[in-house]
This record gives sequence, C-alpha cells and structure tokens, in this order.
Amino acid sequence: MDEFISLILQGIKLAKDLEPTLQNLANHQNQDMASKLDEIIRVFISARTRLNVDQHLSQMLQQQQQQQQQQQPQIDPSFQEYWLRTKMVELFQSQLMAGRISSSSGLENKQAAGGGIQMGSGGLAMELGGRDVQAVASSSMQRPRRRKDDAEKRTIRAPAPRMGNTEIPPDDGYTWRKYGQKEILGSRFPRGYYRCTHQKLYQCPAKKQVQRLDDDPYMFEVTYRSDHTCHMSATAPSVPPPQLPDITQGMTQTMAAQPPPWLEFSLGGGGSGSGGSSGSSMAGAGAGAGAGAGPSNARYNKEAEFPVADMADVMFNSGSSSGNSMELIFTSMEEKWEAGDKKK
DNA sequence: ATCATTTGACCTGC
DNA sequence: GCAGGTCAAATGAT
Repeated sequence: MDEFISLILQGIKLAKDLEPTLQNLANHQNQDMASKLDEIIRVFISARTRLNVDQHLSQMLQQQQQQQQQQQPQIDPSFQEYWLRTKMVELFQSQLMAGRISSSSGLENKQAAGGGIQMGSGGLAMELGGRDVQAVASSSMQRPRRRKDDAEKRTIRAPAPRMGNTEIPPDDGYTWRKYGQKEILGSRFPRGYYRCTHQKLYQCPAKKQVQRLDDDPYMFEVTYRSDHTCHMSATAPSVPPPQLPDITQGMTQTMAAQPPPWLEFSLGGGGSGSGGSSGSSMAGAGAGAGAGAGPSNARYNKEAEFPVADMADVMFNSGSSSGNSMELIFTSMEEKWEAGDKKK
C-alpha cells in the first residue's frame, strides 16, 4: 500500500508541477503539455493497478471485493486509460471553450479526437458512425422523427454483471431514464430504450439503446444516439447551455459525467461507507446493484449527483482569481484517498 | 408529490 | 405491412 500512496503522491506532484504551465498555456508547447499529461495519467493508472493488487491480498475485503468484481466486471485497463485521458483532455478543453484559459493552440481537437476515438482492444470495442448532429425539433411539432441512421450513432459493447441483477446495463457515467422496451426480431433479448434524465431540464437529446447479445448474454451492446448537451454541474446555470459543435460538444459534455465505477471505488466516493451519499454510485441505468439498493436503480441523490463536475468546478471556479485551484482540488483528493485507504 | 419503470398503443421509415 | 422507435397512462418507489 505504501507503493500505492507514493504513486498517488507522485501523480499529485506532477499535476502540481503542471499548474504554473496553465497560467500561460498560450505560450506553452502543447507537445510538452501532452507528454506531461501522459505521465500523470500513467502514474495514476499504475496506482490504480497497484490498488487492485492490494485489494486482492486483503482478506478483510475479500467479500466486498468479489461483489465489486461481479458487479463491475473487469474493465480493460486500456479503457481505464482511455477514460482518464479523455477526462483530462476534456477538462482542459472545456476550460478553453469557456475562455477561462486563453490559448491560440490546436491542442483541443487533435488531442480530443485522438483520445476519443482510439479505443478498441479488449473487452470494449467502439465503432463510430456518422456525426451529423442536428438540432432537436421544436416541441410543438408533431412527433418529429429522424431517418433511422440520421443521428450520430456510437456502439460499444460492455460486460454485464454476472451476479445480482444481470439485467442492469453497464454504468457509463450518465443518468438515463428508460422510456421503452421492445422485442427485436431475431434477438432473444428485448432492447431497452433510454434517454438522458435531463432531457427536460436541458433539452438533452442523448439516448441509448441497450441490448443483450444473443451469443453472449453477459455482454451488452449499447448504442448511443446524439450527444449530451446537459452540462451537469451542480453550479450550472438554469438556462440551457449553448450547443457546442461536433466533437468538442461530445467531449465537454462528458466532463459532467460521473466517474466510472472502477474509478469511483478508488476515490472512495460511491462505495460503502460514509454518510448517506450513496447517490453518486446510483447514477446511470446500470449503477444500481452496487449499493445493494432496491430495484429502482436509476434513482439518484440530487445533491451528490455530479462529483466530477463539482471537481471541475472546484478546479476552475472556486477561488475565482486565486490561482491555487489545482492545489485545492488535489488536496481534497488526497484526503479522499487517505480516507478510503483507512477503511481498509 | 415527484420521479422512474412498465407496457400496450401508436407512429414512421423502409 | 412490418419492424423499430416513441409516447403516455398506469403503477410503483421514495
């Protein structure tokens, strides 16, 4: 566990070292920035891996572990890295878009596209379809419908839980509301239709279809349609956020999502213990089984709904002009990690 | 009271 | 006409 902590601290240090760079990002070498980000990501990935090993060795947590592994089946490490990369890039990107960090660079799109699309090996394959995103039709219109392959479509495969409620689709960090289910010709299992929980509040057009594979009932095929436009920060304005174009829209909107379960556990966030804020782990159509809560797995605690978004807020909003946000956020994260560690 | 899920009916593209 | 996608009333959970 010492090694784990030192890895975490190393990552924090690297991130802190990066902070002064943020002040004058415009003048900075993007490649340099990218490599530093890569380094930070590597360190945290190592820490995460290390944590897994330690958990395996811990008899105290054996039972809890099994539950974790069953409910959150093995995620390909490459996906973990992908996720971290994406979040890091998004974090910077969203700030660039918001003009909080001035830059004339092309960091965002190149990096974002790379981070967002290059994935595939292992348990999670991703295919990207067309990307002609269209505005949502006016609500007064009669049931506007698109042509079948008109909207942006992304299909991924994700493992289903092998124990407990295997009906639950995998958590992807968003909160979804089921609005339909349909038997599909030639498929053994019905297809579930979900839309973003915040559809009403933010006119978020995001949808997904979840279908269990015929040949592998422990695998879901999840098809996403349209991007989230809901900026799900707790401090988000009440006015619907402006639409962002193309890739950047998809990237920034995921910023608001919750961390995936494997990360959430490492942060000590959604897990067993403190208080009653189990809400964070409940988000998404698939998160429920973890907390052992009832069948209504998509319920969530509104106050603890968007931890990552909050993190971003702390990082860039809190203290407004004082430049120590980086320190603040990592101090807070250190505390979380320590707290989580003590539980073990 | 509010919000999520279920499910049969309805609508639309092919 | 069929299959897939969505609506919306009924129902349940909190």
